[in-house]
Formats: sequence, structure tokens, C-alpha cells
Amino acid sequence: MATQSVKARLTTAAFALFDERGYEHSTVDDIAERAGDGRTTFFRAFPSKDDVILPDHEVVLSAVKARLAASTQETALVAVSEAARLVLLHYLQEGDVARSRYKLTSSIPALRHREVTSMQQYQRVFREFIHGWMGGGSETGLKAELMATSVVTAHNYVLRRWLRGLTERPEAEFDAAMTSVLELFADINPNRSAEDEASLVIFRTTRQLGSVIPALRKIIG
Amino acid sequence: MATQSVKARLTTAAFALFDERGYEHSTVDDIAERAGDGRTTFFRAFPSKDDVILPDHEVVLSAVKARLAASTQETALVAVSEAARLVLLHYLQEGDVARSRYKLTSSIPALRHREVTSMQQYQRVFREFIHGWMGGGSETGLKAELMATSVVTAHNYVLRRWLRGLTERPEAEFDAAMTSVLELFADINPNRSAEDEASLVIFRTTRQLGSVIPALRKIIG
DNA sequence: TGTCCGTATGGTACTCAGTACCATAGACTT
DNA sequence: AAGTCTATGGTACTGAGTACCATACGGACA
Repeated sequence: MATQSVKARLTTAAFALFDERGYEHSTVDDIAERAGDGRTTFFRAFPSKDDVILPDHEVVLSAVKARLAASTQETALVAVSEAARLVLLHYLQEGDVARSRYKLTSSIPALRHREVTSMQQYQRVFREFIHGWMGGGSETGLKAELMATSVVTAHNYVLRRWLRGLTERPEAEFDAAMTSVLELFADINPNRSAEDEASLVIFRTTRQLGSVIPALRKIIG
Repeated sequence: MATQSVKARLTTAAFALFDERGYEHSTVDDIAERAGDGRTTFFRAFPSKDDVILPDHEVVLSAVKARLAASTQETALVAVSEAARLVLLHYLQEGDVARSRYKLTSSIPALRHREVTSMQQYQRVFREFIHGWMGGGSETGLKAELMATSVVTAHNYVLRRWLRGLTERPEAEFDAAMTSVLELFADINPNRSAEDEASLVIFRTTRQLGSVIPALRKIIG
């Protein structure tokens, strides 16, 4: 065990104890002792007891930031989608650990708070990135925020379905969810130019087609 | 002061102390003492130290639930909008108290967590209501969640602008924000029937209008 | 080999939030 | 007047989080 890193040792010890006795009945002393470390070492590795259930949050968050930073103005939306995908993939790779965590965060308020906070951090990163992509003006502030929360919400929705065992194809569902989110905001894509696209909008009206066509012809010219 | 309720006494004492010494340097003992109460009384009024910052969260949350419950299938969207408005109005009525809280939640992580949690609770109420309105099927789960988060996000966006002193007309901005959110989701309104509305969709194409009209005429009949 | 130094770790003592339990003071009933 | 119910205060305890100190380990250098 001494070959593992401090964080890894403490994390496995903590998950084992939480599983055996529950979260509240496992003290930080217990966790440190089972890991063969001192209490002080625990608090050096994790700022608080809660943080042991999301041991590599910082790493994933950095990966998200890096993925976003590596994009251009044209590939921004792809970057957003793939950055969110990174988070999902991390959970999928964790497998049973992610499931154990889900059990804990579902039942212990303190841990749910911790998880919500981490999601807020992702959301903030996405919001700032999207707002910057839109130019950063005050008139796009709300739209950027709506888009960021929607991306995170879609991610969480698919993640939760997978954690509950409701889907065998989380990645496919994620892609579908992300597509529908991006479609929702498609009209505010600042890269879309009127010239190089064949946009098409349909109105249905109670008026006869013949009475509308002259006006249409006048508009299109 | 003895005429005030326990909660009110403790709240004013807490805000005063937080303002003087800061949150971390005000212990629960200090707050209770200044309010003229015992420490036990504090924890009977508030489940934790954090909660003193949102003393009537439960009341507002109940009001939101009540407003939603008092709606019909047809007035659901109005109810959502007005329920969210209730939350905003409560903050506006608080005035400087809301501003003091904003200063605290902006700088103290523990209090920010507390506020985020309360917003999550609103979001949950909206999500369940909207999902029920949509029929509760699994195919509408994501849409309901997106809509609920968007409503809360729009509310928070306007609220934060007001808290920062960026707007003199928070209610008008709220209405505008809520309108744009509801427009965003307008196509998934389950009450909309094809018969009694004049829907209109426009496509722009590179083809000449004359070459498209025959096909259009064929469709509309 | 011995000394020096920076770093990682463990231990101790303290503050304070949160819980459990008990005692008492009013208020209201019968 | 006795009894009961509720609100409150007090005391003692657990455990998270912090500050500080001591020591052990490992490499650099003489």
C-alpha cells in the first residue's frame, strides 16, 4: 500500500469505511488510521472531510479548462460539448466508485452540497468561456448563463441516468442531449453568417397561400 | 426587543455581528448573547449557523409551492413565471438586508454553499412541477430539467444585477428575462394545438422563390 | 562518513459547530 | 392548588478544522 499516493490510500480507506459504517460514523481519525497515515496528513491532502469523495475534482476541472482554452472562435461549441464530455467520461471510467459516491451523495446532505458545489464550478467555467465567445457584452450575459447551465444540466441528467442504471449507452445519450441543447440555442450562434447558409423558416397561417405570396416575393426580392 | 420573534432577534443580532467582526469571528455564542438568548435557543430556531443568513427561506419556498399548486394545466407557465417572481420580490422587499447577505455570500464559501443549496431547492420544485405539467414521461425529463434550471438562472441573473446596483428596474428586467426563457422553450408547450394557432415558419434558401412555391402549395393544399 | 537543510509526516492542543440530555420557568387547564 | 405542556437555558460531549511543534527521511556537499 505504501506504493500508492497519499490521496489514493486515503480515498480507498475512506470509501471502505463509508461503506461499512456510513459517513457520519467514520471519523477522520478512523480514515487516517486505516490508511496508515496521521490525521494531519489527511487534512494536508484534502481541505475537508467532504473532499475525499471527489479526490480528483481539481484534475478534471483543469482538463475542462484546458480543453476550452484549446479552441478557436469557430470551434467553440464543439469545445464546450467535448469539455462536458470529459467530465462524463471521467465518471464512466470510475465505474463502481462513481456509483458508491452516488449512493453517498444521495443520502448525506453534506456530501450532496459538496457535489453541487463542484458542479457550480464547472458551470462557472462554461459560463465565462461562452460569454467570452459571445464577445463579453452585457447584452449577452443572460444568454451565456442560460447556455452554460443548460450544458451542465444536460450532462448531469445523463450522468444520473447512468448512475441509476437506467442506460447502457451513456455516451450516445450524452451526444443526443448535447445536440438538443445546442439546437435550443442555435439561433444565438454568433458565427452564423447570413450569406453562406441556406436558412429556412416556415410559418403556418390560416390565410390562403395565394394571399401571402406577393408579400413574400417582395421581401426576398 | 423582547417583542420580536426569536428568529428576528437572532437574525438582526447575527447580521450586526457579521458586519462588525465578520462571519468567522462571530461564534454562535456571540450571536445568542447579543440577542439575549441562549445558545440552545439559536439551534432550535436555525438548524445550523449558516441558516441565519436566509431566515425565511422556508416561508418563501412554501409560497412558491403554493403558487404553483394553485394553477391549472392551462395556466402552468404563468404560474412558473409568477412563482419565480415571488422569490425576486421577497429579495426586493428585504432591501439592504439582501445587499448585506450578498456581500457575505460573495466572500464566505460556507454561506455561498448555503445559498446555492437554497436555489437548488427552488429548482427542484420547478422541475417537478414542470415535469408533471408535461405528463411526467421519461422522454420529457431532460426538457423539464432544462426549463427549470433556465427559469432559476434567469431569476438569479436579474437578482444579481439588482444586488450589484446595476439596474433600477429589476421587475421589468425579470419579466423580459422570463419572457425570453419561455420563448426559448415555446415549441415544447404541450398545450399548444395546431388548429387554433397561426404558426409561421420561415426557411431561407438559395433557390428562387418561384421554384419553391409549387411544392409549398402542394403541402398546404 | 558526517553534517546540513528542505520537505513530508505525526502528534498535541485548541476553538467552535452541532447534539443530547436535563432542569426550570411560565402559561394554561382542571 | 396541583398538574401538564411548552419554551428556554445550561452542561457536557463528539468531532471537524487549525496552529504549532517535533522528528524522521532523503539528498547535497564537504
